[in-house]
Amino acid sequence: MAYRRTKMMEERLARTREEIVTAALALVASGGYAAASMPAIATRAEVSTGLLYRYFPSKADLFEEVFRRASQREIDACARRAAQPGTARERLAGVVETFARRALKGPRLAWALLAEPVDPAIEAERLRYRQPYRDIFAQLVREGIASGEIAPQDADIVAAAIVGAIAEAMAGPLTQPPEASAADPERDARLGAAIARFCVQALGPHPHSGAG
Amino acid sequence: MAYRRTKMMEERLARTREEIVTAALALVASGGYAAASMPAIATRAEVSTGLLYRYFPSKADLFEEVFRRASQREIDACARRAAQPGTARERLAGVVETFARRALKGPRLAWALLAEPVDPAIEAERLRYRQPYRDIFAQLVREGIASGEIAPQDADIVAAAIVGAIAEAMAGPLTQPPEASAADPERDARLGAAIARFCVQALGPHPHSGAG
DNA sequence: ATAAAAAATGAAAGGTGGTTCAATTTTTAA
DNA sequence: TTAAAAATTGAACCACCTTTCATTTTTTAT
Repeated sequence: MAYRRTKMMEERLARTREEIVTAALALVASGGYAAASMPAIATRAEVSTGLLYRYFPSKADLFEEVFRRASQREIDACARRAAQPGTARERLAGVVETFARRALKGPRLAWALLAEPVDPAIEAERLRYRQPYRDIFAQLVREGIASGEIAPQDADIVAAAIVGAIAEAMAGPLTQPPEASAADPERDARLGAAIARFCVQALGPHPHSGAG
Repeated sequence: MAYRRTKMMEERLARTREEIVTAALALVASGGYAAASMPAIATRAEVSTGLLYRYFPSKADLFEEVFRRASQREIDACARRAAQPGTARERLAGVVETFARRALKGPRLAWALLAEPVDPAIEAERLRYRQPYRDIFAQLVREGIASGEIAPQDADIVAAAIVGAIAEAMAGPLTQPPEASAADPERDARLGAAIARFCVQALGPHPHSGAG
């Protein structure tokens, strides 16, 4: 016997794996999926193409991790906002604005995560990562219903609709060149506020108030 | 000189072109994009693969027509509904329900048109064909604002959000097997109504009524 | 040093599917 | 009937990408 895993080697493996994921993420963030072919990822990570497959069984598996990595911070931020004090409506509006604000700060990546055309195999992965957002919104809606500030309704349908509304309303602005944001610093805030208002109003009036 | 276009030949060409588009549409409607490769389309249309390129410069061009064809009936139906009498809110709700009802009747095709993962090049075409829906909704919102029944707001953002909300809320149900619809005949109507309510409420309360 | 085991390489294989084109068939006018 | 022009064929081409694998390099224990 002449080889056994040492702590040093374990760390090296972990580092290489990390570099692969980081390289893929960087490529997606700067040039979208088109720029993130396996050879390109390997080059950027300074490893051989073949090595990628020692760390990930397939490209889809690699991207599963890339998505998780990229999404986790965003989802965490949204979940944190959702957990702050306030009415369900206030918190929901806060989550929408949080999401929008952050997405507009890293538009290329946000576009890649939300809507950029990708391979069908990878699209499936991406769709899966919208679910956490749906969950956050569905939970808020349920809380609002339970507390009586939102009329009873199907929380899952509403949550899906909210996610779709955000994604589609932001898809346009996200693809615009960064100058658009610089030229009009108010634009991002206005867009976020408009979407937030849309989503909150969509929940309907407070059950105890009179109007519809 | 020994050949000139005759009326008969013109008609034959038109018929072949028509058969190609029809074949592509049928394949998408039954098996989605995966089933609609150029060779498969040619086989179904009973022509050679090469001939497709005498009628369409590229697959994207062919699909541009396929989309237009598939969307036109739907868009027309929505536009007709939008033109019916009633308040802007009533008509908007009517359009949403019209759209939802029709989509759920041909779920495979609707899914392909709305959300199915496709080649990036073709996705661009598909995105373009959401614009008419946005236009219909934006117009309704503007009319509502003009007539004073909807508070002033950015009609384009709202229209985009509405389209996104519909697409995402329906994406799930559209992919379910047809049995789901048969088992619960009310389901489609309920879903359509829920989405319609969501969208109308999202416009906010009537400016003259008191509540928010 | 040496040898076993694992890690890493990178060129080549394998797939897919859109696209092309030389050859063939069909159509029309003379 | 013949010949020019257009339509049609379908196999080959090509580009691109993921994935594999025989070979090389590195690492570890003796």
